[in-house]
Amino acid sequence: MPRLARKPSVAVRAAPLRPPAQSAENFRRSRRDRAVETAQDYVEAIADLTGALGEARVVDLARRLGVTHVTVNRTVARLQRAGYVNTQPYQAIFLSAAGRKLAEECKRRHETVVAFLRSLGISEKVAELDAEGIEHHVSPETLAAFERLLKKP
Amino acid sequence: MPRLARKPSVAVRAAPLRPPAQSAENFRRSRRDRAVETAQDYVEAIADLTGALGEARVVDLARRLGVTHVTVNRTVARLQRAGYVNTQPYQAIFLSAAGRKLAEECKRRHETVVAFLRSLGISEKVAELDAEGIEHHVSPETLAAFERLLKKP
DNA sequence: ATAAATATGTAGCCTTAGATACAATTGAAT
DNA sequence: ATTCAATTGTATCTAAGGCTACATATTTAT
Ligand SMILES: [Mn+2]
Ligand SMILES: [Mn+2]
Ligand SMILES: [Mn+2]
Ligand SMILES: [Mn+2]
Repeated sequence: MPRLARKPSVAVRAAPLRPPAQSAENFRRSRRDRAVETAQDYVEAIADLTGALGEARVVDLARRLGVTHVTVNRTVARLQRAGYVNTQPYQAIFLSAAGRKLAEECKRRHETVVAFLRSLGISEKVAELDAEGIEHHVSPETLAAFERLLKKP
Repeated sequence: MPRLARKPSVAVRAAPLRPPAQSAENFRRSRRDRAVETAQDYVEAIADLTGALGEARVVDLARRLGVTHVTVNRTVARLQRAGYVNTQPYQAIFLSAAGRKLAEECKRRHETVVAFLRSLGISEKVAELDAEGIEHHVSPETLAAFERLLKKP
């Protein structure tokens, strides 16, 4: 089958296509968000566990995140290299100042997303479920809109 | 520093912790969503390109998604193994029946998410940006709520 | 004090998903 | 018919993020 010409006649065009550069930028941002998802989920979990239990242990994180302790171990090592946590062998994991700051932001955003979904009538279970993924893709502008609509419904 | 007891007194508890099983389930779903993001973005892009240009070539997908043609190649091979596309060496990529079905769902969801964000006053640019990530984490219940609110504001 | 259970660490495997560098094929221009 | 540019394919690297199996350390129970 012969390759179609790169610039087909208007008759072939069914729908207008956004310039690929813009589209590519959107996908790139989405992928970048995905790359920092892990760090955000971990620092948020570490903050929660530290608040509730006084410290965050590898096993607690593993149970909480639904992964094995091996995965937690490697990820925590990466978070330490990135400067978000401090930990020593066989010790609990504590957030650095940067980690606490990030955790605060994530916790606030997580709660806003959940509250917003709840305000739409979504059940608590599904709101928590969806928020766990959505939270990482909500820009400041969208977050602000959520907060604004929560104040004045 | 000694390890804290696993069951601290209530005095230590600062905030209530959801049972770890529920939390783990949420994170698991979020990770599963992430794993199918790629397939969804690809079939949606293939459908768009096929509609606009008559066929989807590797270079077009690469430009659209903001990755190299190598990445596209490998991913398309995986999509073919998964039964979403049909393609032969040096030929264009076409969706299978399953691929078309998935693309339809994704397109509809993508548009709903964008329209919903727009209805909150989010700018078109940011709405498109956020939707590209959010769309993959919107459950049927939440999608239905978005659609309902779009009809009767 | 010793033994058992729990927690943590390490080695090595897999998949996805990005990249560069180079090879081969194709389509179009000369 | 030949050449050339664009497209597609392949080899190889890197990193994240999941896993099992096994080793070591620590805490708890006897
Ligand atoms: Mn999350
Ligand atoms: Mn969260
Ligand atoms: Mn997307
Ligand atoms: Mn999309």
